[in-house]
Amino acid sequence: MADESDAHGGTVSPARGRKAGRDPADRRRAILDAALVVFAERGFAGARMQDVATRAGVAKGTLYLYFKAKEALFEGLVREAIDPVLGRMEREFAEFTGSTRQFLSVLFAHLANEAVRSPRRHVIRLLLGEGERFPELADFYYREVVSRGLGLLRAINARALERGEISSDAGLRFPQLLVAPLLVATAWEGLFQRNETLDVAGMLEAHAEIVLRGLGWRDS
Amino acid sequence: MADESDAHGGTVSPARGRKAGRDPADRRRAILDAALVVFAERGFAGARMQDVATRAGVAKGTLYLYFKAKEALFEGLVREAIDPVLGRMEREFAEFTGSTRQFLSVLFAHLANEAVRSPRRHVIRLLLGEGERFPELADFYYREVVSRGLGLLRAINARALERGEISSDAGLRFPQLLVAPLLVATAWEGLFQRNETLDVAGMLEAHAEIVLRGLGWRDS
Amino acid sequence: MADESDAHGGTVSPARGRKAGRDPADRRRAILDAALVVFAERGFAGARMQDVATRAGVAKGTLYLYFKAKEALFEGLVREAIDPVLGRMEREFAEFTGSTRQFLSVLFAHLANEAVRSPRRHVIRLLLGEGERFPELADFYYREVVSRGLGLLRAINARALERGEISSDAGLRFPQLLVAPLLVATAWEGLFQRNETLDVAGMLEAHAEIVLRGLGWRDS
Amino acid sequence: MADESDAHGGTVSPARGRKAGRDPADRRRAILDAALVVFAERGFAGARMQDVATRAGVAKGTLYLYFKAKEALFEGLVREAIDPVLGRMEREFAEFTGSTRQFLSVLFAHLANEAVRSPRRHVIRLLLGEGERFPELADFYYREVVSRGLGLLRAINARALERGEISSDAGLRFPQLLVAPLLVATAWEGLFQRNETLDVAGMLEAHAEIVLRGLGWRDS
DNA sequence: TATGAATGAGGTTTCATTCAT
DNA sequence: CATGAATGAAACCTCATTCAT
Repeated sequence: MADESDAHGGTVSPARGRKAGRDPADRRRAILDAALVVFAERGFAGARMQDVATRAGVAKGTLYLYFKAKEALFEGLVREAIDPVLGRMEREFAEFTGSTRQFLSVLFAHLANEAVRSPRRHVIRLLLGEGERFPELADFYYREVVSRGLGLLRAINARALERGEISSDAGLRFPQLLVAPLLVATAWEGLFQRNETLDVAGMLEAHAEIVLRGLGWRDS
Repeated sequence: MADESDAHGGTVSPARGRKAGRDPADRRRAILDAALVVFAERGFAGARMQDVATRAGVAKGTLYLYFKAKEALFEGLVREAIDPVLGRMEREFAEFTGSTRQFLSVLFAHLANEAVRSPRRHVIRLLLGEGERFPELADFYYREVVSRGLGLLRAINARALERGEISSDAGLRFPQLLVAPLLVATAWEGLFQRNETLDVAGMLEAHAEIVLRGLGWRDS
Repeated sequence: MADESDAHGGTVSPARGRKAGRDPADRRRAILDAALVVFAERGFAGARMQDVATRAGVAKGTLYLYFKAKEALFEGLVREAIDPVLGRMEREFAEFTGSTRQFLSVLFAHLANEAVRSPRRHVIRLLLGEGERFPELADFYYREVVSRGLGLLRAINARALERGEISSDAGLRFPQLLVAPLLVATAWEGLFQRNETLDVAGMLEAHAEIVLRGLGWRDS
Repeated sequence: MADESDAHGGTVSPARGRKAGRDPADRRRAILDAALVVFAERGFAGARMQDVATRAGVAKGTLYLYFKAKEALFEGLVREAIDPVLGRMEREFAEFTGSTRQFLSVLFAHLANEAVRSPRRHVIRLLLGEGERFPELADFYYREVVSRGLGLLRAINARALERGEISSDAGLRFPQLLVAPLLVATAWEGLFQRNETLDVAGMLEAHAEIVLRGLGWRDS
């Protein structure tokens, strides 16, 4: 949704994308969207408040009406970037009646969207780069996203074991293994796209295949 | 947090017990080591040359005798951080007579060391965070590390297929899947260690297990 | 030595009794005035932006709102120092009905003012000292001041010849000779004033006398 | 004599010109020659000791064996740049038996050489630009060059008056008028050469003509 | 004596933040 | 509420000077 063109340009162009409606909530949204792009482009220290303002279509001073400081903006960015997708998957999982194989397909498709195509993919890279300086932010992310996500993955594994779909508990012990390729995809897009394109969908399909078989999948 | 100087082990420089040796090569090394830590802590833009100098035990101006500018220092950092480990593994693989399963164990052990314990692990995080702003650096890393690494992984898969150890070519098509957990480990150490420790060795073991089985492993 | 602020006389800015007026144009003027003094005192490289700022009564950063860089400030200084005096003389000459002798008197009086008493006299010294490093600036000055000035001098000589007031065309061929003493006066004020005062007005009078007679003056 | 090519280049080329023989006096000379060029190119503050050293063919530290500091080098430069030409002219004048007209020809020829072609011409420009910051240097120059030169010019005028060659004492009162065109020539060469070439010899000839006639010259 | 690596004060410039309008 | 001109701390980098060799 948010405009992401000219991501590599020098100076920020006079704000295309959403132009900050009069509604305070709109403004806040516009600022956060702009901030995501700008922080992603240049990192925390390298990002300029002026660029955020320009891209959000507001004046520099206005930023400070919504966020006390650059740091607060960065934190707000990460905090409000978490997406309902996780909650949706949790609910979907609770109601899902098909096979684990099927559910994994759906899950990976959603996560791939989130981690590779959505502008929120940058949040991961930002955290990777800046997380050490913002421990509470890392904590927050762990609490709100990571631990919940791993919880969901564990639940999936547990149910699959219970149902006899798989035989290994490796996925229960290391749910990270299920989503590791997503991190690779995110990193690859940002860094090596130009050198070699990566077929993300194909990779995730292959991954699902390997993992299920590797966990002892057997059609019930 | 933990201080990481003397990261490169080896013998202590002969002259002047402490203080980064008088030999120019030693100085260069000391500067790069310091830079790695400082850049890792604060990112490229956030790092201060003064901090690098102080940590390296030299004056600010001295940095510029070894590196023309901050950017050159960052680049030098990444360029000289690549380690002989990859070349060693390539040679070892050529001579290795045991099973693929055994070789993967060795490989993962080495890579885990490199990606999780060596101070060079920060290089990966730095690239993830800053790489987009240093395209030639990303190119360099792709050329010297990524493409070679993936080449090795493909060779491993090819030989395993040839020998009939595995039956799936998924690892040949997406060698990234074999090392994806390493990226997770690196990221986890930097961000979520405090919230939940990750048993990297255990995870890699489980990963090897899953992957081999997932690729159709059969003892020959 | 002598303080030269308020060099431009005129009316005091209406708002805020002192302190360089709040009007952007006033600020610009104050900065340029300050820069003239500071650059004149220490040369381009020796001048400190902080000193310019302090003398202009603004913060260091403010300078950069008006001029992109030190160099731009220096250029602005020279460009905006050219004075309407030349245009005025051109017009006056076109309408002047008296003798060339009379007109030269007027001209020298004006130029002496400009080159010896006005703070803009420093511009000449600055150009002399730094001009070689700022070729476009020298070009600009040649175009806007020198060539026009020489043109006026040639016109004066041509008319005098035409009218039979003088008989030599030396002034037509080398109009520089007419203003050479002004350069001497400017240099003298800056350098040797303390050692020996120079009676500029007297010198110019003597110069006019010599030149006219030297060009074959005859009262018509 | 001293090499003056590449006067406008960026970095100083590895010292052509005289290459600093082993004799200390030679070295000193080489350093001063180099300093003249470098200071002339960039002004006092802008000149780099490293550039002087490189051009003189010595190491940076060596400069400090001959001159205590940059400032001392600059002063030495000006002090030792004064040339025997003035003394020679004084002696020649004392012995000269020809007409004042003839002597002026000789004098102007010599001075033109000194002020336009010799590398020492830069000294004048340097003093103009930096003199205000080095009052003792200006004093020195006044004492050693200016006052002596003006003295000679006055003597010339006095003798011409005495002999009845001229009738005006204007040259006696303002001897500066006799050499003003030399300053113009020096300035012109440095600044406007590219825009319009100046025939220095022709101008000086015209100047002599005008001045003599203007002072009431009559062949005796 | 000559060298040039090392030093660190000091300069230019940027940019987060404030505040009068 | 919104603005953007002004501020000044802080960063990068240069270069005069020193001193061990």
